[in-house]
Amino acid sequence: MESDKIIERWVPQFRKGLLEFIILLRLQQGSTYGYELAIQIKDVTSIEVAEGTLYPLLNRLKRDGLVISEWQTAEVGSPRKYYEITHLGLETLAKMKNTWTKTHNSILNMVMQS
Amino acid sequence: MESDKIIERWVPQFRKGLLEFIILLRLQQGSTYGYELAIQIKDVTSIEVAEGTLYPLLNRLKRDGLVISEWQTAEVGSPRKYYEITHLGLETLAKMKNTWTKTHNSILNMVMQS
DNA sequence: ACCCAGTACATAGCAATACGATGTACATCG
DNA sequence: CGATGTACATCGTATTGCTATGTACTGGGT
Repeated sequence: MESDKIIERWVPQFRKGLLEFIILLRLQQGSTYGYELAIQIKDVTSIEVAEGTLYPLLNRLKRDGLVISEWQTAEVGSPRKYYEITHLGLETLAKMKNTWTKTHNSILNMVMQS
Repeated sequence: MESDKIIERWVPQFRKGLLEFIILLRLQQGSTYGYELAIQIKDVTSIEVAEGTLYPLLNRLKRDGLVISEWQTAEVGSPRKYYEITHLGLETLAKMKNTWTKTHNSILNMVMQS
């Protein structure tokens, strides 16, 4: 198999858990709703989050108490479900940052050695 | 739920795909065998790779042609299966490095903004 | 002689998650 | 009035990390 196809299959695996981290990072800066979240993540990280990934993920975050949600309606447009990060979410995010930093340093070491 | 338990469940997901990357990085420095690989990864990255994770993973890498393996027997001790990275493995590793670097920069940006 | 720990590889089954496909509903623009 | 965009949602599949378990050999302690 060629390496491009291998990477294509690898990337989704590489993203597992990462999206949660990225979403919490974004929510730390303020509330937003799913559809906009996907656009912003793509703008900042070039990662295209599929809707079938995003909405279940937000529900998991809510189920675990890392975020809370609230419907907001306007005169025009579909109603939006805004998500806000909780105290538990911030606490968890801090630990994720820690894990990420440690892992990055480890990998950097291995890249250096090569 | 408390954040420690959330992290505990998150870490395995976070590792998905990463181990492949880490193993290829290590193999880039020279051939080695499974058991030693686990020890070295733990030494360098503090990541404890379960055997039930490592051996299937090495078989996947072999199946995809990223590594090749060879049994080596000695007068004493169990026979060891040595793994060597292939050209395709190196090519794939380069792309993984690229993905990793891009993602790290994106995340760094989000951390900065907060 | 016996037991325990270490070395070394392997598989089966479970749980979690990213993604494609599909669906709903409303708005807008040509 | 059809196509595109906004906005949320669910289902099924594939992949993968992990626990548990198994096999087999080695060496040290008692």
